[in-house]
Amino acid sequence: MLGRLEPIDREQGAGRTLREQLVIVLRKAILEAAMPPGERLVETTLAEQLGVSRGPLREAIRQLVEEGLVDQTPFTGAVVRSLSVEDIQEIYSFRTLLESFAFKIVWDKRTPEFFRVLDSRHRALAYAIYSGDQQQAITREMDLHGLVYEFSKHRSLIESWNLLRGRLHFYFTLHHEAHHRKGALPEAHDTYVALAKGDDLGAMLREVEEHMRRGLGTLEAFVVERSARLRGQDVAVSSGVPT
Amino acid sequence: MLGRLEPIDREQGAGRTLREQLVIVLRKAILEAAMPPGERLVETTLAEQLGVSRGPLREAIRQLVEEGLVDQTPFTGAVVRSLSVEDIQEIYSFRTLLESFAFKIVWDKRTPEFFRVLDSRHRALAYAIYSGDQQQAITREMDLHGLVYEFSKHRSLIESWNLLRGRLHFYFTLHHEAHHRKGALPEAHDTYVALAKGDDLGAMLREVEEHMRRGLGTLEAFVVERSARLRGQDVAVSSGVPT
DNA sequence: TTAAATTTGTACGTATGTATC
DNA sequence: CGATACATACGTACAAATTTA
Repeated sequence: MLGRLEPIDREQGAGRTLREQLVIVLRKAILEAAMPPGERLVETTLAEQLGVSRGPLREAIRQLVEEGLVDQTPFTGAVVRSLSVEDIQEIYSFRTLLESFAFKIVWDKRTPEFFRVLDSRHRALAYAIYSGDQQQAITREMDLHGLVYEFSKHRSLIESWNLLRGRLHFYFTLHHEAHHRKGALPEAHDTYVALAKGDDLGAMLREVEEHMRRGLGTLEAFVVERSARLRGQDVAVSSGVPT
Repeated sequence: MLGRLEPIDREQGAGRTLREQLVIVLRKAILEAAMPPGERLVETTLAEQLGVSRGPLREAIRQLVEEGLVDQTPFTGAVVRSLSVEDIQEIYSFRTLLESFAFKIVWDKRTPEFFRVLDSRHRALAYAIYSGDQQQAITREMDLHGLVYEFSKHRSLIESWNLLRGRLHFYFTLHHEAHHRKGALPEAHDTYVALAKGDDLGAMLREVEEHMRRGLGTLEAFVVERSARLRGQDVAVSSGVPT
């Protein structure tokens, strides 16, 4: 399962430190489920596979722990984080809070640039969905929602969003992968974008709530079903001792 | 200015990794202004002073960067972060948002345990203020406000609070240090605690807003005054080129 | 351009804690 | 409970890359 990780191309990482390149590669592998939840990140083997020394790799793993994508226990190791329904609910309730806050901050400061980029990202998302590239579509959706955070210029808010963003991407990927179908409907964000360009902040905030409620419902059902499935496997494999 | 940092006592760090101990020591040094804003964290020097190797130290510094206490630029170095009015405003607006959210989550789930710990931390804060230990008082105040986050059991919320908490402590310290006087009034949290124990969520939320508004006002005035003072020094020391 | 200072990365050895038999 | 295997955690020394003066 780890075989898919190719050695780092040092020429390409222009300007970036090796740690940064490693974070990007590993994050991608986790978010796109090349390294599924539960998989261990063994420093020595990973370092060899990626063609790097353990120092920068350790620092990259630490960063993924901070981002909530990896669980780590001292002296035992690091594993890709597992899923839970509580996580999903948390993430969505928090995301609703943050995105509403961001819109309130940005609303009266929206510039022509804001509208331009909004349309641009909306089109990019539509195109990604149309062309069937799941990972691209997820990234584009995150980019679209990320716009309001970026324009808020609010450092703490942006940091918190970046944390959520990674975990969201993570869940989206697993969900799409499980269903082997085009994820979002092409028109799912039409209302969102239309209201973001409009003049009714209240309507926008209600749309954010509604948008999140829909997203939560879909993911929740998936995670419940998925963990039931995995529990079944566990029992089959384990010694039969009830947990 | 760095001379105050003493070598790590490895016996005392029972159970913790060296990286964790380093984070604690460095964070304390920054929060208590033993290492003031602008001071460089030179890896080799620091490692020698603390009696550790560069590996764990580098990882500790990275974590402080994540916490927003240190600024880092690749290949140039890390410095203790500087102050800005925008930061203060951001932090307080965000803190109001988060703490209100936390109270909404917790409100109907408040247990006798919650009330017990609330009183206990309130008393601890009062005692710290009474005994005149500034750092202790700041820590206790953070602990008191932290309670509602802890009881929310909301992982993302707690993480975001922890980020804010460090930065707040940072500003409080500089403020207190500058004024050489007992920081908070002993009774400043009486209303907060009373309402947190009461039955009126609306009143609690209004108190949170009001509490934050007061805190913001005080700190804002201080930072404005302080940066004006430092700018004066800069000009006196620099070559006279206007910035 | 060179040179100095510092960060970043590599390599290898040792110690320590965890897990498993 | 003890012994052992394993991976992490930490130390040291040196080389390479980058910024700054």
